[in-house]
Amino acid sequence: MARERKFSLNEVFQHTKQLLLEHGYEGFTFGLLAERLGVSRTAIYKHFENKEEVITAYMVDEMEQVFAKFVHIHDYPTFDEQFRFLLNLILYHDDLHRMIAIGRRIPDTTPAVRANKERLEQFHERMYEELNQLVERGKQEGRIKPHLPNRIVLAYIFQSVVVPHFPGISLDQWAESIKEIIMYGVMTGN
Amino acid sequence: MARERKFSLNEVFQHTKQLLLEHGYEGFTFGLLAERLGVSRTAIYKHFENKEEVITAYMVDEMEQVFAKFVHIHDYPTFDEQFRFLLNLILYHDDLHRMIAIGRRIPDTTPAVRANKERLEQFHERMYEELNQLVERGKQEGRIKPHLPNRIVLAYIFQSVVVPHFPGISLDQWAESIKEIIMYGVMTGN
DNA sequence: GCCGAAAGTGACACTTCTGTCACTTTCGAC
DNA sequence: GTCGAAAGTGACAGAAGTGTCACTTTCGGC
Repeated sequence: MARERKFSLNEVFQHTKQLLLEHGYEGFTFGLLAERLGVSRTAIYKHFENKEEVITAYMVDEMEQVFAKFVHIHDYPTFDEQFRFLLNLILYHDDLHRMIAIGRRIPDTTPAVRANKERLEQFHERMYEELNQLVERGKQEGRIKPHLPNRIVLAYIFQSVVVPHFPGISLDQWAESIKEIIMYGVMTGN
Repeated sequence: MARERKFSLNEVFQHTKQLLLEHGYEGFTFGLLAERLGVSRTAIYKHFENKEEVITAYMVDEMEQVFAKFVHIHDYPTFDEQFRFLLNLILYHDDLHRMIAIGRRIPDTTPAVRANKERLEQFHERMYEELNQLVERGKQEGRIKPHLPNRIVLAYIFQSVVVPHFPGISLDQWAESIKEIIMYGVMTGN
């Protein structure tokens, strides 16, 4: 090969995620990323043409990881177990939805960006298809209210991950509370 | 007085909101705002020192409007009516939470910015206090599950506004579905 | 040893945003 | 009518981000 790289793809993704959360899409710059990686700004151009390429590549990577975990939903036999597994997965990846929102705004600046965005779109569709089937199954088994539109149920579940956690409330208690609210709401049963 | 202004404060706020939603905090510039207002960029400097001042001023304005509506919660006698009123108010202001998230990142560049941020903080606290009392009352009247932490219930309700609406589902149906999920969850009662 | 490929660098030109300044325009008060 | 205050403008200089280029560094293969 050649000279050893001073930074790995994984490091790029890790800092990209951090910078996106801190500065947002418009505030993300090669200068900032280079600083975090401890290399010169131009070094990054050896591997990516522009920031859209970095960001979409990171997103594909993140999506792949989530999807790799997600397919284990089929290890669970019952609807209730699958539903619980899904909620845990989503609550664990509490940054995913923010990334999806950011991803929607990225313009197609290079063919690589376009390709990454298409892969993201495919992941998204497959995920949605699976989830839709889960909700459908829940309705058929009489576990989910049949009059709620699937899209709203799914969008609602995904949105729930954004509920912030506060000091004084443990992560476990937080996750349990969110799950209970999604499943049974905030009101008492009577 | 003097010469008539080419743009009103309200126009500034309206375009600021629009630009923030389109480009985010970091993508918001005086050049963009001036273009929308149909004036030169420097004209804006006559009224605001920098973009932080414009943005926080807009946020205070928006918050005042929401708060003015919010206090009508006391026009409703029962907990259930108040709760419903609150949900309607929040669902109607579906951009508020995004603005709050953006607001957290604004640095204190001038005294005016600092003052605006403090006013926002005060609104926020008063609002939280009121809402906390509502949840507390709901618990005492046996309407809200007592074991859910108030903070989580409130954060959850606020977060719900972000659930996107889709074509094919009417706004009314969307709002009704969200309300039902918050109150009673997605699962059937048994 | 030396050669080529890959990795990394600083310098440059370009663009965009920022904030200031001297200037002009417009209006009401007198 | 003219004067002053407020509103608006274009020109400028500085800061920050972008992308390119010629160059150097480092490694494995021969």
